[in-house]
Amino acid sequence: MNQSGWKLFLEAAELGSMSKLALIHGTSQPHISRQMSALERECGKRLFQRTGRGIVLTEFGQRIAPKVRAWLASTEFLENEIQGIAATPMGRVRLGIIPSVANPLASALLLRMQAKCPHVHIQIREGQGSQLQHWLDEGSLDLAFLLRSGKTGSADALQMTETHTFLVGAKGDALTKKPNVPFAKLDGLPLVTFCRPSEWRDQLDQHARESGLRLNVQLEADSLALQTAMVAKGHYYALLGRYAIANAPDRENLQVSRIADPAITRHLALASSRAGETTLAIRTVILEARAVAGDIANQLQLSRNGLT
Amino acid sequence: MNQSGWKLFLEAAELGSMSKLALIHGTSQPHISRQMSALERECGKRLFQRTGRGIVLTEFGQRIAPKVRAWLASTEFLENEIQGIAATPMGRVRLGIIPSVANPLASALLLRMQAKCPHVHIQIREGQGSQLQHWLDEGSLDLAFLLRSGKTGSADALQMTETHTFLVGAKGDALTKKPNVPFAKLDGLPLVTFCRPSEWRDQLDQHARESGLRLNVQLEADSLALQTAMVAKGHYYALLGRYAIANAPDRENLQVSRIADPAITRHLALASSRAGETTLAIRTVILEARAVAGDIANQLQLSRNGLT
DNA sequence: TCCAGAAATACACAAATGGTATATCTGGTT
DNA sequence: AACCAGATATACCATTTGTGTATTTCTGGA
Repeated sequence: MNQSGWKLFLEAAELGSMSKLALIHGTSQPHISRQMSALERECGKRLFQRTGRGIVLTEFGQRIAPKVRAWLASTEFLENEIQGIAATPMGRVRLGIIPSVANPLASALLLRMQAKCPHVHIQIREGQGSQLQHWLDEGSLDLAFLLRSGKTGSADALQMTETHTFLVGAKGDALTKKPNVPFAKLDGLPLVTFCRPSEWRDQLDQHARESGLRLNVQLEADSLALQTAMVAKGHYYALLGRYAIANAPDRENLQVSRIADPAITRHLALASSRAGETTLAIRTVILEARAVAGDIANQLQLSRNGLT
Repeated sequence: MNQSGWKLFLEAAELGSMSKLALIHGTSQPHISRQMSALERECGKRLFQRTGRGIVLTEFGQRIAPKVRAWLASTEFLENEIQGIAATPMGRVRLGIIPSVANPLASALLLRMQAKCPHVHIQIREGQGSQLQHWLDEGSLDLAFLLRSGKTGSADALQMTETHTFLVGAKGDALTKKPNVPFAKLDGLPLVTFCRPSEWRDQLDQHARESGLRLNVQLEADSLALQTAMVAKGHYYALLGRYAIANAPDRENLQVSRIADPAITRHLALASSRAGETTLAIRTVILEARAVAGDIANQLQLSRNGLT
């Protein structure tokens, strides 16, 4: 059952002329003639009666024409349906997130994707930035939310909201009472930070070197809960971004002050794996994640105003 | 939408292997591979995920497979339907008959064809044998029932029931009282026959020449009713076959006697036009006409027994 | 009988098809 | 970690199929 041939058959039947049909289609008359002959050979019966002034359907042609018309319609419907399904995002997307952005971002993104693209299965994996980067390179993640330094603008990542860094102290602490604290004040301050290897740690050290001061890291812990708990007890200071502070389990016992002179900024980036193809589902998640990240950033802006 | 390609797609999906499918179909593995690639190119999306041990459907493939299956089924159904319609006799059949066989043959044939093949339109044209033969040669008739001499066995006609010739006289006539009458008795007898040109007339003359006697044709009339009317009044004798006698309007006033020494026979023949194609409808009519003619001949056999 | 319009055929060339040989890829194994 | 067996993809070539141009044949009307 050759689709185009039968389409021509119907048109020729309506037109009553093969030559005219050839003109309309910008092809040659023998082409149409041969197509129709081929159909007739398949059926084993004449479809058209050739008169000296064109063609008319034989009784056989008249009887099958409506059936062919219906079949063609169903065929074209299927084609559209397949195109529609093909254009629908679907499949698996493996998304990595750092713990600090997990709660607001992941849940919002999942809800949004579920509503818009139920055929996309999102797998979320949580890890520290360096770990996520490793998984991306390895190909076991498609996308990852990372916090990156403001300086490096790599091509494989989409830069999103920028975030400042805050010095976090216990409630009532003198150093973090004001909205801002100069970077120089960090000199010798007992700090709790994330473990190495970490781009973030490297970045902090870099800043310290440039400002000629010493970072006194007394505790390394990848657990945000542990960091904030220790800070709340008044033993240490932590260096965290908005997302982490918003997620801190004991936020009410903390006091934050934005680091200035120089301000230390990072930005939320959505990095994609260079391995594997970028499916429509992945592209859709990127778009949605971007929108969600924007929303979250706005909300944080508001809550931060309330916090400080 | 290439039918065979999608068929292979479904089979490959079930089988989980292109190589095995190639073996089953007696083709090469690259062929199957290319077919599937072509489908994927059309869709703009992967249908299969290639694992090291074969193939599995992607989510996209899984979603379209049932739709493709349904479409293929409808396509194959249409193919069968078309074949069925093509195998159904239909169209126009132009059938010529001589007046003597018109009534029993034509009506029976029409009824039979209408019951069996409602899509065949039969057009019946009545005429004398020579006229029908002319129309056949001209191509304005497809088939014709003719009475032909027993000697000429032409290829373009199907010989059916054989029929003797009877001398027809008025009721109570002496010559036709016995069941048989020798051909020699026709010498000088006042006859009414059909007009020339007529194969039948030629045949009669030929017989007369061979037997050394003279046919005294006093009246030529192509009307069977007129012939029998004149015979019934006792003025003439007619030379008719079974069919004509059975159809004679005033049969009860007639008396017939079979001509013998030599018996003059003709046979009912179904001649077909050499011009134009022999359609399925025509072939069907030939089969049915043959059956009908057989039935009619049997009935005449019975009625003749009652008549003589 | 001829003529104009239309479809069928002949032929040449382009494009697609399908096969063979080979390369590449994947998953399990050593 | 490297290798191997099984499986799919690609390169290349012979063949087939499709398409256009030119020509012939056919049909219906004048």
